[in-house]
Amino acid sequence: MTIRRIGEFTDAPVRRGRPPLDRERLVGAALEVLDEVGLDGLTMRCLADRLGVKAASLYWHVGNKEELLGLVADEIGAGVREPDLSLAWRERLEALAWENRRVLLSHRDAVRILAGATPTGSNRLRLAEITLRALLEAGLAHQEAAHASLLLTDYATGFVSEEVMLANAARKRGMRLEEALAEVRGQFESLPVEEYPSMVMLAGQLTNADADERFRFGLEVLLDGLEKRLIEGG
Amino acid sequence: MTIRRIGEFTDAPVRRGRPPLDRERLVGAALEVLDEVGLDGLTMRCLADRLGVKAASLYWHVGNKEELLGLVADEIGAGVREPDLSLAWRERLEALAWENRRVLLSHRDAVRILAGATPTGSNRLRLAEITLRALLEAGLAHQEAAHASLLLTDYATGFVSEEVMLANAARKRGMRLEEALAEVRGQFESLPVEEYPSMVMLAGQLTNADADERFRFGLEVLLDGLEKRLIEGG
DNA sequence: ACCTGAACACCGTTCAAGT
DNA sequence: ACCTGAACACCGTTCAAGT
Repeated sequence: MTIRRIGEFTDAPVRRGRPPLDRERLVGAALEVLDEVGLDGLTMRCLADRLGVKAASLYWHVGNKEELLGLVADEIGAGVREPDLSLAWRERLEALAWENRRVLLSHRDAVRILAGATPTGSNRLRLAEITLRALLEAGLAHQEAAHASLLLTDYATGFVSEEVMLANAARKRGMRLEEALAEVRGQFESLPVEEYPSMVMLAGQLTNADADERFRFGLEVLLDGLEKRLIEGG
Repeated sequence: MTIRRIGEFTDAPVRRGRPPLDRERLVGAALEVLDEVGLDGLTMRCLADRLGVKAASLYWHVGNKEELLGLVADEIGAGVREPDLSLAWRERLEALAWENRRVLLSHRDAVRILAGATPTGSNRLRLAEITLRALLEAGLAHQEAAHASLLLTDYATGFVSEEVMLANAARKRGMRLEEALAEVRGQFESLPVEEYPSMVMLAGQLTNADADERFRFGLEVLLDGLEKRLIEGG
C-alpha cells in the first residue's frame, strides 16, 4: 500500500504545501520580477520560475502575456490615491498629476506598461471621472474639459517616460544618473558655439537633475493655460 | 576552364548585379518593413529577407538591432522641416510642434522608435537648438527655457503616442478607427451614471475623432501658459 | 482543477568559413 | 570586403498527458 499526501488525487490538492496559483499571486510575482529585471527581463519562463512552476502553467490562469501585463497595469494604476474633494479644482488636478507621476515611478518600467495598455481597468475610469469633474467644476466647456483631461494624463505619462529614459540608459551602462547627466552636459558644452549657441549656453539647465522642479514647472504652465481659457470663456 | 562573372573573387564583387549593402539601404529597407508590419514585426531576419541577404550579414553593417533602430530614429527625425526664422517665436514653436507630430505619424510606430532612442543624432540637437532659441527670444529665463523645450517636445511625443494607441488596437482587431471610437463611446455611455456622471456626459467629446483639433488645443494651452510666465517675468 | 513535458515556430547574435 | 551556414541561447504559446 502506497502512502498518499493529504489532498493528492483530489480536486483541490495542496502541492508541496503551497496553495494553487491565482491571478493575484501571479500579478504580485510579476511586479517583483519587474522591479528586479525590468520589462524586457519579465518573461513567462522567468515568472514561472519565481513561482516554482513551469511556464506552461501560467496559461491556465491567464490567456496570454498581454493579458497579464494588462492586469499588472491595473494593479499599478490602483495605487493612485484620490485627492481630497474639499480641495479647489486646481489643487485637486495638481494632486492627481503628482500622484500619477509617483505611481508611474513606483515600479521599474511602469510607464512602458501603463502607456502600452489600453486603459480598460476600472481604476483608470475612476481617475478619468474625477479629473473630468474637476475640469467641469472649474468651468471649462465640455469639449475643452475632455481634451484637457487627456492633456493632463498625457503630461504625467510623457514626463515620466522621458524622466526614466536617461536613468535606464545610465543603468545599462553601469552608471549613476548623475554621472550620465554630467556626461550629457559635457557633450552639450563642447558643441560648436556658432551652430549651437543656445545648447552651449543652457547646457547646465538642460541637464538639471531636479526632476521634481521640472515637473512642477510643466504642470503650472498647463494649469495656467487652462485657467486662461476659463476667464476668457466665462 | 570555368567561367567567372565580373567581380567574382575580387575585393569589390557585384553580387547578382546588386551593389553591396550599406547603412543607407539598410535603413531604407527597415522603414519599408516598419510601415508594412510595424515595430514588432521588424525582425533582423525579415529585414534581411527583404534585402535578399541572410540575417547574419546585417551584422557586418551594424553592430546590433538597437544601433539600427537608432539610425532609423535619426532618419525619421531628419524629416522635421525647420520653421521660417522670420516667424514670431510663438508661431515658430507652433510650426515645430506640428512638424514633430507630422513626422511622428509619417511612419508606423515611429513614436515608439523615437521615444525609445536616446536623442543622440545631430538632427535632434538642431531641433533642440532652434526650440531653445525661440524660447530665449520670447524672453524666458534660462532655466524656464530649458524646461519648456523639453515640455514642448514631450507634448508632441506624448500626444502622438496616445493618438496612435487606439488606432493600433483597432487595427489588431481588424477594425477601423471610427468603429473603435464608436465602441469606446458606447462603453462610456453605458457606465453607471451615479458613479461616472462626467464620463457619461462627455462620452461624445472624449471619443471625438478630430485629433488635429485636440492637438491644437493642447498646444495653445501650453503656449498660453508659457506666455503668462513671460509677461509676469519681464 | 491545476500542472508538466515536449514540442512548435520563432527571436537576436556569434563565428568560422566561404568567395 | 562582404556574405553564408550553422549553431547558441533564448522567446511566447499549445496541447496531450499526468495527478
